[in-house]
Amino acid sequence: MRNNEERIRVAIAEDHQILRQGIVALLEDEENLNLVFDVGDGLELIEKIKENPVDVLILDLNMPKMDGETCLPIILKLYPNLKIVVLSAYFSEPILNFVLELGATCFLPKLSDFSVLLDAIVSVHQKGFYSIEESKKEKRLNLELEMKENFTPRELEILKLLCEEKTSKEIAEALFISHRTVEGHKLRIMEKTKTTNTSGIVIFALRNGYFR
Amino acid sequence: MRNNEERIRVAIAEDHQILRQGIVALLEDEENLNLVFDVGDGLELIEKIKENPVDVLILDLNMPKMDGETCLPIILKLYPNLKIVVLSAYFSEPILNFVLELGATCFLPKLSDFSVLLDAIVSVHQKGFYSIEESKKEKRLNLELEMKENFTPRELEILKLLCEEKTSKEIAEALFISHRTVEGHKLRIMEKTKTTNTSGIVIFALRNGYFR
DNA sequence: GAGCAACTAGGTAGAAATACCTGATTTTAA
DNA sequence: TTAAAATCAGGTATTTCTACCTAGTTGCTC
Repeated sequence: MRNNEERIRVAIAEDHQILRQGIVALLEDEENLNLVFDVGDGLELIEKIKENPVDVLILDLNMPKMDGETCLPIILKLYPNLKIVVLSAYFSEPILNFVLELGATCFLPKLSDFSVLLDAIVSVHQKGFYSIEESKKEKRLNLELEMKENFTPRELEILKLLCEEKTSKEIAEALFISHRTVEGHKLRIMEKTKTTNTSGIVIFALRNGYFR
Repeated sequence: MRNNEERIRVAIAEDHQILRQGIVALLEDEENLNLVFDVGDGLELIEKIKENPVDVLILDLNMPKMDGETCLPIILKLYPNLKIVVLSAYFSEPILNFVLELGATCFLPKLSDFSVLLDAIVSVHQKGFYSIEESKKEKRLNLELEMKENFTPRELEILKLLCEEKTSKEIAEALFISHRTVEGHKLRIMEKTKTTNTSGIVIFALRNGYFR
């Protein structure tokens, strides 16, 4: 067992119990890593991280109470040098870019191989990044998460609001645009997802793990 | 610790290391379960199960060397009384039917809550079956939630078709009733689920595991 | 057989969504 | 600096959905 000072301090925020437990169990076997804590939601994460500084944070995007997207900027403001590996059930180019803009160091699909996660942790800590090319390869390998829809950022916003039971009018008001524009976006989303109505869009989004 | 004879003997075949490790770690904490072995592919599964009889097998559909679909019939022929809980990243009605035809006892999405998996293991062992609808009923009783959907059989039929992107008219034609009747059922469902439109109904159904 | 829940279905309105268009401005990428 | 993509939004017509009514039939139970 190495000295704790030399080991990479890692924390996990992931609400899915089985995955979190799996990551915990596997990381505990890595002797160059020091697993500091694991939590199941964003609020708990913010509390814990204040008392337990870490080098690398594994962060799930979709969590209860406070999601990853929300707490990522908060935490990064407190600890600008923290490296964050974001996990998401859904993996796409637009989300990748969005997450990196938020300040994440790396973005991986939830069902990545453990070896990839391990590489990512070590790489973001030592080099400050994890090769996007590599994660792209991983994406291609992971047929389960392969997708071709390629939503634009605006479409993703609309998609999210549709999954919150919002009507076009309500979405228009929330985004300060015309309801006709929202309808236009919806039509394009329907084309991309090969669906024919709002329910179809919602079904697609939920089945593909967008906004659980 | 209970007597081993009384505990449900469980085995896991799942190639995704993190998930497998997570399930292993969580099942080991359950004192009425006896985790006999865990493997990462179908060939290993067949070897191990010959020497280590179990009551319930948790089986991933997509595995290297030999996938779940292939080894399920083989194993079931050797052990006709074995209960098999199939996991899959994909969850849909056709796959469900396919898997049940193969002889599986239960079919769950990979990213189910651990509590659901646990319920499934106990239920298939004791009662020989498990359905997500049932788990919801039991949860409702246990947690005393204010959820009182209590759908009628007809409402469940409509709910299912709504989750297949069908319009009221299409549902009416499928069930040989008036589209006005379908609309009436939809209104009742919206009341019960406290939703305000079709998307809301679908979101409710999918989030609560009705028809994934 | 009275009461009840479930299923059926019609009337009328208005709201919302969908299917076609069109074209503008802005952003991004080649 | 073009070309392409994304975003915005209006027109018009049709379909679908939602809301709030009423009300008949069946089947079950007390």
